[in-house]
Amino acid sequence: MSMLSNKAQYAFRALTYLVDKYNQGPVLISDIAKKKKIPLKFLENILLELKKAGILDSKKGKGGGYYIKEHPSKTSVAAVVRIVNGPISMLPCVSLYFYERCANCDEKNCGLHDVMEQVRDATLNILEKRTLEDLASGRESLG
Amino acid sequence: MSMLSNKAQYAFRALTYLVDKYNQGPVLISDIAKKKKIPLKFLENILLELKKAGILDSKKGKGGGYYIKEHPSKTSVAAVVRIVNGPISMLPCVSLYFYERCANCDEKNCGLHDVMEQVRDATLNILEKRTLEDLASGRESLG
DNA sequence: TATTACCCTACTTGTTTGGTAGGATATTGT
DNA sequence: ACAATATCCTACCAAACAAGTAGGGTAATA
Repeated sequence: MSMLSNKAQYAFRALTYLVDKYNQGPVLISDIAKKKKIPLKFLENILLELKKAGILDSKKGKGGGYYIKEHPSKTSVAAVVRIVNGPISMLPCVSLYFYERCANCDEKNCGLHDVMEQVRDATLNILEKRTLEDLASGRESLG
Repeated sequence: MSMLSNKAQYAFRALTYLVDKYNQGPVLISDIAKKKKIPLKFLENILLELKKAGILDSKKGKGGGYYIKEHPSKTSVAAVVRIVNGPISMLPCVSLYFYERCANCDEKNCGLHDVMEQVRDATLNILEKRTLEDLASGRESLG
């Protein structure tokens, strides 16, 4: 299997909720966990990770919580995937952010490399353009 | 991580070798393992799996070995990925061959679903068209 | 200064991945 | 026939990872 991890799916569910609450002040972790049915402590880890990566910001103490840092249209789906799920490419040797040379393979003359490079480009062409805004419940259309 | 597994990469390396030897009779597992630097017993499992899936065929006894069943242009890269690596889609709820309903998510009104559906289509558009033939060492061009 | 709520480290449990071991079975040359 | 060859099959093992839990530390605020 190589799908998005459970963690990544939780992250997107939480982010969707936060998009819906954008500009309405901090949202409690416990609130998100309850509404989106995500294990509380696990969600804590995920949100913290997204904060460290610069997607979210938080406020401590009473009246605190998490909220999306910039306008939802500023954060791409690709960025989120990379943070909570890792590489987007199907091979290390075609990854832009997680590149690793492949063992026993001449990249200049490797058919698989070429195919996977095309897949990467096609995928990124979508994931880099789509943003958190596209995940919101009330969105109009995806064009 | 959600890249192709080590196993899948081994599979493609082995298949590349078999494409190069197409129509030259059965090839020994030990030959492939040696030339492509793949652990012998592990490779046995992989080739067997590809045989059961109908990609390869084999001959036992002296002069035996593995060989590609149909013409290399008949087997898509997508088919191989599904056999040795599983789903191609990033979410179960957009998978064609490994579909599963997603928990707590209305597919009809889910932004992430729509995005991942597009990614799936873009990916399959490439992986279904590319074949084992494209992996061969001596190929001319990828057009 | 007590309460709230995020922050942080560490741990546990179950599953998957990447192999290995050893023999059973089928084929073929002599 | 029979020995050699080479695939086929079942089971096992260790390390890595995923998913989730525990428990307290720290900062803000009323």
